[in-house]
Amino acid sequence: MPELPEVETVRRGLQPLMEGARFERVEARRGDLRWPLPKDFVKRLEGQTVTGLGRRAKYILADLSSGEVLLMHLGMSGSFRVAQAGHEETPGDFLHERSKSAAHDHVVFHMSSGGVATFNDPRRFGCMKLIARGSLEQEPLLRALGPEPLGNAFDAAMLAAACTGKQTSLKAALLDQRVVAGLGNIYVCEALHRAHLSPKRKASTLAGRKGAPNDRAAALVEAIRAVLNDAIEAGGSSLRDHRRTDGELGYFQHAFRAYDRENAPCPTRRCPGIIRRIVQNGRSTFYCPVCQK
DNA sequence: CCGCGGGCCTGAGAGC
DNA sequence: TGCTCTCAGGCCCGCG
Repeated sequence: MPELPEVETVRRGLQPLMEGARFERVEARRGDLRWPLPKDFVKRLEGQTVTGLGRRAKYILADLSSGEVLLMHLGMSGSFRVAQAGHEETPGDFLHERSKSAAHDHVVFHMSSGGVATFNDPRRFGCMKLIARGSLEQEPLLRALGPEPLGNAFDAAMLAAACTGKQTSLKAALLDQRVVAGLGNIYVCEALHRAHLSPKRKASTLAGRKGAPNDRAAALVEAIRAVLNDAIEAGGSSLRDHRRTDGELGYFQHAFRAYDRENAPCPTRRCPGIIRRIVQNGRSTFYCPVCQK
């Protein structure tokens, strides 16, 4: 599922019940996620207070009073479902849908706030890890990540520098989390469409001589920021069965301009193009061959 | 070092 | 209805 906007939406959904609250009881029903949960996972969490809930790229990071950090990744199909204190989950479609997937409820956090957060992940590409805060800098999963696209450090100069000399396509470069951290297949397609840049263009063409950024780099940075901000505001995208923690659907999928729109007319003003689907590095790319150069 | 393809899993949907 | 095939929002790893 989840790229930066979806992960940020999940983080915001978890915040009210987790931040400042204690893990009263933790259920590790299935430990064989992307990597096995540590054997003492439950013991190291129970009794700890969450002092802050943050995000880096597509990782959610919970700071614990023990000095450890709980790192969580949703993989392709992971999601959290939240139940508030004293409230049964609302009956109806969501409950029905949930009953189908209860077999994939792998980890359950019972918080002192009274809230319960349930991690569901059919494909089990997600992961959870406990890391000492002092060694967070050395954590292999985080160490090589590039800049946060919504942070101040990310600008045209930085993007151009990261792409200098890259022989690969712009599409592949933007999917590379070392170049910029948090984009996935959807938002790369959407950002390139907004910037009117072809996904097949060489990444190195974002920089002029000496690696100086050109107008394409500037346009791409603006497009990335805009699409991520728009998507966060819409609560992320809901494809297939993914939902927000409150069971509501994000609705940014209705605003896609290129992704999953093969053969539809290009939405760029006065562009006569038709959205095409191609495969790059084994993944679908959607783009307009007319206005994306 | 770089870029690419395989593999990890399950489920939904299309086509027969 | 049921089978088979393809595809899916991610990312580590090994290969050349």
